[in-house]
Amino acid sequence: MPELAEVEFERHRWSVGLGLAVSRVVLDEAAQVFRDTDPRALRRSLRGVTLTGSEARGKQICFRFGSDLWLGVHLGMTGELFVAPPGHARRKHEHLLLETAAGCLGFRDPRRFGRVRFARGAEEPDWWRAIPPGITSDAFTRARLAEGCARRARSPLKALLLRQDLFPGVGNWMADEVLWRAGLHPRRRAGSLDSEELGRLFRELRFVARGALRSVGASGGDPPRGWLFWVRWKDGGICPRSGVTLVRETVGGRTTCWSPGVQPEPGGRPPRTL
DNA sequence: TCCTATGTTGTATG
DNA sequence: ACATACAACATAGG
Repeated sequence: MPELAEVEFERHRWSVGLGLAVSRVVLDEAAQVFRDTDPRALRRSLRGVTLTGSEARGKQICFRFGSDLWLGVHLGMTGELFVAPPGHARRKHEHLLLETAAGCLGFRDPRRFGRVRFARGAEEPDWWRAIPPGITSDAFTRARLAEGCARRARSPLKALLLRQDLFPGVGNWMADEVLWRAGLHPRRRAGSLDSEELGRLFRELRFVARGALRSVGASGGDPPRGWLFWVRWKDGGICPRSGVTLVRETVGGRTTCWSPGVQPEPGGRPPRTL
């Protein structure tokens, strides 16, 4: 599930434990998701401390415990957070459990592409501090977008949008959604956009990020009706804007869905509308 | 059985 | 330096 908005929703699940102490830590030391940390130190450190806050940046989540503990969670492809009744015993694919008075805060990830990080210190750890400004923040400017496009001028837009160092939180469906709304073909080279196209890309990046956060991010449901999201998953989908049959093929190494009706082929024929 | 999957990382190659 | 292709990680579901 996890792109920007899903990640934000998952983060919020653990909010029932805010202000509560961790009475028990259960984890699978050998689990792949702990490959970047010391799970035993994590277990020792978290027992007895209080969940004091959390924040999501792009696809990363950081939970704060006490005043100097940082627990990073990346959900990978199939990770999710959950709350189970107190006393919950660890089940298949559940890698971390934090018992609180409000329930058991859990992290589950069948495919184990996710990861858990852990640090102690007054300052933000590197893996957290290094995440660039979010798309919906004031620091994400049109100039910043233009600079990214210039630096990766030969990259297809689809590949560019998936870069977490430029567009934190954007994943496969959001990238397709943005390009579709902006009327830009996923194979367009990032350096080929004129000023007007750059403006559309900027506007739709923010629109999709905000719209996803308001819907999926707030309630855990689905994006608004009319979004490409609803028709992009299977062959034979119809473009909600032009009525033409959508195309699905690999761009930038990922399955990509685009509409010949509103996204003209680079250097190709003009868009066809019904 | 084969294919696909909302992600990331490493290697080989151009 | 940059980009691409591919495999790898590991599991579930159609």
